[in-house]
Amino acid sequence: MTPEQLSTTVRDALTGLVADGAVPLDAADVPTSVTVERPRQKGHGDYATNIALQLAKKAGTNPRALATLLAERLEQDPGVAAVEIAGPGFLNITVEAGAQGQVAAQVLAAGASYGDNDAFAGEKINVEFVSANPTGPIHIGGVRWAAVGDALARIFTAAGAEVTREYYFNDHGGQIDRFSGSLLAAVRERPAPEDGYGGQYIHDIAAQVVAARPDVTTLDDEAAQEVLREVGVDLMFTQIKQSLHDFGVDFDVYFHEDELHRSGAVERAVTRLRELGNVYDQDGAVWLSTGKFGDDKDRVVIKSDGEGAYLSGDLAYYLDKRERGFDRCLILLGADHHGYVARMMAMCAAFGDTPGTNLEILIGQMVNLLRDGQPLRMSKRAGTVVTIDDLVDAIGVDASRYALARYSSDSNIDLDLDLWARATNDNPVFYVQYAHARVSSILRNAADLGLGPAEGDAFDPSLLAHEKEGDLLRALAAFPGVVATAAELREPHRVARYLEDTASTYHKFNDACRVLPMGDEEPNDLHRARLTLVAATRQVLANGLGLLGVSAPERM
RNA sequence: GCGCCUGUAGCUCAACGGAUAGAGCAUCUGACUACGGAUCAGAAGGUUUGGGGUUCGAAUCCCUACAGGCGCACCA
Repeated sequence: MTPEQLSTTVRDALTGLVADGAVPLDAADVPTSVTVERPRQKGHGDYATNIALQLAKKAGTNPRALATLLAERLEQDPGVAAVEIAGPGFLNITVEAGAQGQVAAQVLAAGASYGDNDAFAGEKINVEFVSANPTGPIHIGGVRWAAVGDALARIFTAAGAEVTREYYFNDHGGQIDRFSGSLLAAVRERPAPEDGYGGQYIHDIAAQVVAARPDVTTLDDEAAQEVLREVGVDLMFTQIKQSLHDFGVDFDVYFHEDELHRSGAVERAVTRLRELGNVYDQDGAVWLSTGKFGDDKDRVVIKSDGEGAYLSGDLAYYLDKRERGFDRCLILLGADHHGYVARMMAMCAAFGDTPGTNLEILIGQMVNLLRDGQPLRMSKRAGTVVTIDDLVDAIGVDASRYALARYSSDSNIDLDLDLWARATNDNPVFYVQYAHARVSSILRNAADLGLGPAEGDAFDPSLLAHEKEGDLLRALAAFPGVVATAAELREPHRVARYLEDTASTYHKFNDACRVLPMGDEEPNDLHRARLTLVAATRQVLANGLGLLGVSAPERM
C-alpha cells in the first residue's frame, strides 16, 4: 500500500459517503486527489490525512464528525488496520503489515523504473540550461545549472515527460569579437585588450589555433582575428562540451545563436510580431512592445545600426522551440540574469502565448565556494575563475553534482570544498552512497550463502512487521510521490533530501533487524523477506541517485 | 530609488497552509568477538530577523521595518 493507493482508498470512501447521502456534498466537491502524508509524529499512525478538516465547512458539519464517518468506511478496507481521529479532525491511519510489506515486492517488480509516475505524461518539455557564453570555460555559476538542470530533466523524464536538453551558444555579437581580440593579443604577445578576456585558457586556445592554422602568425591582424574567431570559438565549444560530458551532462541540442541570424529566423520572428501589432519603429530602431505585457518598458529588438539586439535571438529561438512542438519551454538562469525575465515573459505574451506555461524561467541564486572557511575570491579579469573542471578536480563529479542539487535553487549557497571532498558522514553524498554500498554488501553476502530475495508466493510481506521495517517500507513507498513533487515544483533538491532520509531510515533498520542467518542458523522466511526489503532499498537508493546523476557504488 | 531571491538551533540547511518546526555537523553521554562503526541509541540546543494582519490552524499567504545576495543598456 503506497500513499497514492491509500489516497485513492480515502477518496473512494469519501465518494461512497457522498453517494449514500451521508454527507451533504456534491460529487464535484470531492478533490481529485486526497492529501495523504507521513506524520512527523510517532503515534499519529502510518499515514495521516487532513481531508475532514478541509471539507467540513463545505459539508456543513464539524471536522471530527466528518472524520468519524470516514473512519468507519476506511476501516472496512482490508489494507487498513486501524483509523484514529485525532486533534481537530485528522485521520490517523495504520496500514496492515501485509499490505505495507507488499511495497518491497512492487519495488523489485518495477526495478529501475520504480519511482516513475505519470505527473507529466505525454508532455513535451524543452529544458534549456547552462548556455554559457563560448568565450571561456564554464564557471561555478554555470555548474550549478548543469547539475540542477540535468537532474530536473531526469526527474521530468521519470514523471513521464518527453524531455529535450538544450544548450544555447551565444556565438553572435560583440563578446565574440572581444574573445577573438583577446586571442589575437595572445598570439601577438600583446597584453589583453581592456574589455577582453584574461586567463591562461586564452593562451591555451590561441596556441591550439596556431598549431592548427600556422598562417595566423603571418596574416594581418584583421585576417588573423577572423581565423582566431572561427577556429577559437569552435575549440571553445569542444572544450565546453567535453567538460559537460565529463560531468555527466550531455545535451540533445546545442543551438547556435549565430544560426538564427544567418538563417533569417530573426527576421521571420520580428515579422510575425509585427503582424501581431507588437513591434514598431522608432529612432531608427525596431522595438518590441514588452511594456504592455508587464515589462518595465519596451525593448529594442533591432538596433539602429541594423544589428539584432540580444533579445532578437531569443525571439527567434523561442519561436523555433515552439515550432519544434514544445508546449513547455523551460529556461534556467542565474540570479544575475533575473532582470531578463520580465521581457522574456512579455515576449512570450507578445507571440500570443501564455507566460508561465509555454515559457517558464527558473531563477537560481549564486554559489560561493569556501576553502578553509574562507570564501574563494574570483575575478574573470585576473583569470582566477573556478571552472567546472576545477570543481571536479577538487571534489569529484558525484560530490559536485550532489552538492549543487541538494539545496533549493532559491537559496544562495556556500559550498565548503573541504567538506565535500571528505569521505566522512558529514558529507551527505557519502552518507547516501555508503548506505547503498552497505546494502550491496549484504546482498553479496547473501548470494555467497546461496540466498536471494524472496519472490512471488515465497515472499510473505506480513513478516515485515517490525517497527523499523515499517519505517523503511513507508520510506520506499514515498519515493514515487517525491519524484512527482520534485517535478511539479521543479525542485530536484527534494530527491536528495529524500535519499538522506531514506539512507538514515535504512541504517536504523540495519541496526535493529538482522537480515542474514547467523552462524549455522537455517535460513527462514523472515531472512528471505528481509532480503527482499534490502534489495528494494538498494533499488530505490540507486534510482534516486540516478535522478541526480550521481553514481550508486556497490563498494567504496 | 525600483525589482527579484533569502533571513529557521553555535554552523550548513529541510519543512508543496497542518498536530510537539526537523536533519547533518559541532558539544556532551553511551553501543563494536557477527550482515561495511563511513553506523546506531540518547542528551542539550529555537520568540522561525522585528512588528502588524488573513483563518479552525502561519516558518509558509498579505502589509511593513531591518539585514544580506543579485539585478535594473540600442552589452551579450
